[in-house]
Amino acid sequence: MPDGAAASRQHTLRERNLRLVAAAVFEASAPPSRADVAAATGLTRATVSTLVDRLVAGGLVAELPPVAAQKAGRPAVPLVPAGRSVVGLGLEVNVDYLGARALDLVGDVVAERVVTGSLHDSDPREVLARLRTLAAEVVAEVEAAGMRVAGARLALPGLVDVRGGRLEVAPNLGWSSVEPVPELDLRTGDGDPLDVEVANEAKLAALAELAGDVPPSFLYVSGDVGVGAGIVVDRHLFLGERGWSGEIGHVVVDPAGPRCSCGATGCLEQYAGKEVLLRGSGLPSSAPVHAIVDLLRAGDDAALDTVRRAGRALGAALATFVNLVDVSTIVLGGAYAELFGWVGHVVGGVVEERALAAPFAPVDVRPAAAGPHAALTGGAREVLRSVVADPARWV
Amino acid sequence: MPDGAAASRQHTLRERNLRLVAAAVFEASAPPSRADVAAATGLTRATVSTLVDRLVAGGLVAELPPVAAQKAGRPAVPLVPAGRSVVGLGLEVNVDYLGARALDLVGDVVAERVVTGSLHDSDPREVLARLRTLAAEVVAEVEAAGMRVAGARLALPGLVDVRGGRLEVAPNLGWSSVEPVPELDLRTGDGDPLDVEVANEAKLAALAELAGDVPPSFLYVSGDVGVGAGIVVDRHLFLGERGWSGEIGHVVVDPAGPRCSCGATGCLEQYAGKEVLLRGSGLPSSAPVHAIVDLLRAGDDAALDTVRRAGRALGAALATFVNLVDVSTIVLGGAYAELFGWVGHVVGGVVEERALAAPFAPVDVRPAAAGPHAALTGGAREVLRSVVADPARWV
DNA sequence: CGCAATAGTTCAGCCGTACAACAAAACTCG
DNA sequence: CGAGTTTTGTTGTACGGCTGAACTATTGCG
Repeated sequence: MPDGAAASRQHTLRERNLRLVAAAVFEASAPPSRADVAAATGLTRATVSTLVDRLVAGGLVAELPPVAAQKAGRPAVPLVPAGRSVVGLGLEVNVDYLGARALDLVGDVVAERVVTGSLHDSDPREVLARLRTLAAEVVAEVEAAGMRVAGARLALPGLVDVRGGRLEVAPNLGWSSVEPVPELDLRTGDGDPLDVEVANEAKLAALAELAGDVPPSFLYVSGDVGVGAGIVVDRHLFLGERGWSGEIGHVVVDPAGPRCSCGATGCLEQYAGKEVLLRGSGLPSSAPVHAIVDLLRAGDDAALDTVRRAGRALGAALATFVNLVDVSTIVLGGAYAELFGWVGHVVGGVVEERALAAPFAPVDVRPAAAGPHAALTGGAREVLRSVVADPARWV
Repeated sequence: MPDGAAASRQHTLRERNLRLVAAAVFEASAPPSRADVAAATGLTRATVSTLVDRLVAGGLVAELPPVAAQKAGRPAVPLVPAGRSVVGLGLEVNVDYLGARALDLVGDVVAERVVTGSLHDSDPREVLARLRTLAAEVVAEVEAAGMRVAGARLALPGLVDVRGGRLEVAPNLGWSSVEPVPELDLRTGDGDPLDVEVANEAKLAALAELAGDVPPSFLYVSGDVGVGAGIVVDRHLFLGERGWSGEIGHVVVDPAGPRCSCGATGCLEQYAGKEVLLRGSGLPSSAPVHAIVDLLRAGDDAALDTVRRAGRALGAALATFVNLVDVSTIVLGGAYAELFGWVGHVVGGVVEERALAAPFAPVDVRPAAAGPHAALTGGAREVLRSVVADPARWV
């Protein structure tokens, strides 16, 4: 509770209730009226009115034209999240692309730039300069349309210290000890510096799932070149002390297994990493995941064996994960989402067998629902979540 | 944020500031004056005064006689947690003992009953009835001395669903599907039901460490018949969805290892469980841990081998744990605390080798500081923490 | 067309904190 | 040793924010 650490004054009351009202509007299943919000929050209609007016003036909430319900009484004014007003910016540097995506409070993509191309062993300076150009274009486009950019989140495939915003190491990019925020130096049209935070790619991708129909707590596994995971608890990321939670790629599946680049033997990555999947299926390591799917559809034995082996290893590692953090939903993302038809039941079976809690509460294993470049969406959503969580800063 | 989910009124302000003031008094390194509290919290001296008066009236805070500092000005009245006023009750049923311990806000043990004896394959009804007697004696003793019992926490060595307060299974007790709270039916002297919550033994023992000099986030491993762990983040337990986090005992260390009672092979418990340690050292499984220490001191080869093997397995499992939840401190409790001189460096070495983050932030492995029956202390402390976290309920 | 019902607004009242002035009890220094 | 200084804790007034009740606005219904 970092929240309770400050003295509460009258002003604090207002901030908290503003947050409460914003949450009521944003999380409602149908557009609520001021009266509905009052009922939902326990505040009086008088108070809700003044708070809603503030949110409307600040561009976070919009009023729809009053529509007469089928019952007696003055027609209600439905309240909805305001689109095209405030946007969050998701940024990402990954092994084979680079991108920026702006989302508004409705969840619509308002502007986007994605450039593909291998960034294996690339120069951080040069790549971040390219990303800055992309991001600046998106910011300019958004501001030209009269919207405000609330902040940005940068997703990177490596160990990111969230407190210092420092990338310690990203083996697949060949980067180490990079401080991307000053390098990017993003600014709004007015020249004000834009708030940018850095996080691991898998963790931001996990947040993208919250847009869909997913329980409040789950484990997200992103199968890419590396294997990373994000732990979501009550719709919030569980980052650990420095943001290095979820490093599942080097969980030892079998000490007698193949040697890994990390020095140990039998790491999960040596069974379920993208390169291993491709090579095991007889494909070049630069091939897309879809190539494996084609082989699987054709009944290719090597591909089927490799994927099954990966599924068993992944299941074993996830069972350990479930035993240690107790979650009942696992979302398979990245390459595993595409391969879900072949790995899903294998993973589910192993987890069911090995998770101690399984007899009392079965573990649900499902494919990711978010579209491509999920970390871009997750990053942008995270910015917007912080806006809704503290509306007082934006009105 | 379960806290922000309710409407904030004037009354809420007072509750929050009361909590803030209580925290300032309880967490200060030296007894603070009202003026110190004002400076620390950002509230005015006027407000702090009325809040402190309330805490004093409620028996949570006490005033020491004003002592003249070495500097000019009216001497300050030092504020301290009030002893012998409100107590928390820790309860525990474990494999070889049964106990109840009452702690006051100063941290003193005010009353205690511990009965030893094997509870292997015992009858829950009968054992809980015995615990009720013990607890009732402690409550009576405490109330006779004019103190109030704020609540109780019951520690059990098994899978406890914290939401329903239901013990799903405790293999070493031979218990399953037990609802201990109605069975205990604890009451105050006035006949009011006492608030009792149930939790896993290792998790409450972890909380006992908070009394000492330990960082806000750490992993606690309790080596007993089973091997359990508690995850503490920012001085709070991370329980997982149902309270089943930290089940490290069945992390697979080596798929080619010995078969475990859970059905899998090579579980940590088969390397580092108390029975395995005893048998490996050539002792009967009913022997105390101290017997192993005697053998180790004497340089017994079988014992040294067994303990080293256990240390390596424990280190491997903990490295996985650290990779998944990112903590930089590991506290070894239970049997491992006694054996720390022999396992500590082995565990530390393996963790350092396998934890991905170790090069950037070394992992500190240390023995537990809390005394015997740590779960009793941890449970009682947890009750008191809830009192300080919501003082409005107790004034 | 009048009445009931519901949404949203206005205004006095209350509560808790801030601010400033004040009282209490020490130290200091001529 | 006593007046000025300094710090603590208290008292009283002002102000902001929520509540509750009364009020207006707008619809459906008989």
